[in-house]
Amino acid sequence: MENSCHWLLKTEPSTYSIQQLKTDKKTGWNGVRNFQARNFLQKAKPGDIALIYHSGDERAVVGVAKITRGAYPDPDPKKPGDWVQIEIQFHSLFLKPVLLKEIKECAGLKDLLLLKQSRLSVMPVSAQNFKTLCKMGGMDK
DNA sequence: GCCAACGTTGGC
DNA sequence: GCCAACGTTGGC
Repeated sequence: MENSCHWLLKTEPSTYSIQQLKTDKKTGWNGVRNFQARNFLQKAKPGDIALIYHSGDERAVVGVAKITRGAYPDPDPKKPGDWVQIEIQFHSLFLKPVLLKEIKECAGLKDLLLLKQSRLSVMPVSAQNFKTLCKMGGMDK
């Protein structure tokens, strides 16, 4: 796993939740219409791991998914461009969601992009921060 | 190319 | 419901 990267994928649970992903087993992570987020999506590759974050009322990292397919086209007639999606597979639910509040209070997570660019929906997470978040979520095994 | 107006996201 | 932070659009 030395070469795998870590990501954080944001979703509004009323639109698509991790519970839905658990039911679906896997899904095409599509609908990203932001250049910066898309550029990160293009770098995701099979084997990479993604944290799933629920925005809105929940505001917490809720679980983990595995990327099973790298970027492929996500055409949008309303907004032409080279949009891409990836395929992810459900991996696990955190035993305890890690609230945004806790993330903000954790000194070790100060550099998490989530805190710096609140509107970014796809972002890289350092291996260190990934570890910290998993631990906070009760997944330290 | 600049910038004001407007739209969207997401946190509070 | 409001606001901050961006992103987008359109006039000039």
